Amino acid sequence: MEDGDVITIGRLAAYAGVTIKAVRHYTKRGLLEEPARDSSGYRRYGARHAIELVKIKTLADAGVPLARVKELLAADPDQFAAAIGEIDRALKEKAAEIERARARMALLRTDALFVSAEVARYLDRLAGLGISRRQIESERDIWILLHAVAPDEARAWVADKIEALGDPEFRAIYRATDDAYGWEADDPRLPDLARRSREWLAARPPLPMPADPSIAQLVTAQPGASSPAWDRLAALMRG
Amino acid sequence: MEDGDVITIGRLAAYAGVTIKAVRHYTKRGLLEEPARDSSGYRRYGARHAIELVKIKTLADAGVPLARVKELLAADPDQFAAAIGEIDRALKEKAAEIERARARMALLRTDALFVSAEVARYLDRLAGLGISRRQIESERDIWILLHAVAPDEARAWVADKIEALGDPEFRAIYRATDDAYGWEADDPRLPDLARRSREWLAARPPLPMPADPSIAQLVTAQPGASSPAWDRLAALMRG
DNA sequence: TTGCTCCTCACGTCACGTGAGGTGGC
DNA sequence: TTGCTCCTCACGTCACGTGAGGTGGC
Repeated sequence: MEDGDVITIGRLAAYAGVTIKAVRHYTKRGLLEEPARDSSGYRRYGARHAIELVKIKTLADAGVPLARVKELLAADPDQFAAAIGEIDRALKEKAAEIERARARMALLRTDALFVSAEVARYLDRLAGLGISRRQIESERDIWILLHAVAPDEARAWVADKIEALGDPEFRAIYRATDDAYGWEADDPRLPDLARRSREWLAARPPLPMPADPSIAQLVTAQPGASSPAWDRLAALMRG
Repeated sequence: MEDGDVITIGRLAAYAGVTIKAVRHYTKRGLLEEPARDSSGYRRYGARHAIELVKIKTLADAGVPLARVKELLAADPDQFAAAIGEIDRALKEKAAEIERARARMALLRTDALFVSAEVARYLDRLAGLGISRRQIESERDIWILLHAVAPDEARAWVADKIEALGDPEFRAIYRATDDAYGWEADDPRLPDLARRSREWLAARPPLPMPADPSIAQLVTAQPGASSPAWDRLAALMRG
């Protein structure tokens, strides 16, 4: 046992602010020199161990993997200084990530995280027009699926939809269709609504249809949302 | 298979910005609803899965353990809002920890991390008095050990040492003793230095000696630093 | 004697990642 | 046929923590 090797593992750990288990772990991993043992087999550490342990803790707290810490403890001063610079940059990046995480957390109770900025704008427009929550959620779900399966086409389609909302006739048809969800299947207003829809669609250049038929079905089918009046409306529009 | 369950695991993962493995992991852990399978046994997801997955990722990125994420997905809005507040506080604390880690990293190439603020001041005083680097490092190591084995006493002793440095005679003795390290063992100046040291010590109230004899040895022995002249000096002082 | 600190295995945890060996659709 | 995506195990990784079963000094 060397002259200065006097402190027990518990004292050493407390001095550096780490656990005893961590000290033993660092020794096993080769970061901390294997200490001398006293007559009871207890590890006895010296000042050099304390210094190395504080270095290890400082680097580990900075998120440096232990394998890298081991390299750094053996590095020359120039390499060490360069590494410190890199680690500091990484810490700054981590801090920025935390701020981004905070910003995203704040949006968790809105729809903003689940759809693109354009779709969010589009859904806001619908809400402004008095469209029902049910319909807006249905639209949101469709746009999520479209963006997942065909991101590029989805962007074009949502731009087209936003543009369509500029047309008063489209807005009127959209609102009426939303209302129609709860009508009776034999409501006398349905044939007229179907006619107006057909006329509006006929007057517009058709949207480029997607290659994948399952996507086409998505665009037209409004999955998950159906009602007797809507089924009737769909039938009237087909012919 | 439900109407809206159309996207593959790869699309879903890319949409949310996670790996396929993570999606399967969340499903196995019960965070994400078990999806429908298509005729090939492939998982098929819908818009609801995408929304849940983005929630999971947002919470996981915020450092929330998956077990807690699972609870939160099932929580009512009030509990959820309270949890968001807590998580945000935890994130702010993490950001503060990162700043502390950065500050400590910047001190890694000094002695400031290894000793208390008082000892750092004391060592700076010694450097200002022209004491050798060897002696300062020896002092640093002693104070590390003292603080590790007996923090409270160590604080009293370092205060006493700092006070002693106010005495010109102590400073002179200290400097001479530092120089004496490299002298020949039969240097004629040694007996005079021993006499002055003895006289100075005799004129001072003795320091309260520690109960533990191994600590007392530490204080007097300067572990690891020895030279022929110092051995002679020690012998002269003992009598 | 009691309580405290220390010892050595061996296995557990957390959030996935890696890799083997295979299938299904263009 | 080739390349791509998907499938299911089983085991690995990282930095320790937990716990069992024990010893040594006041």
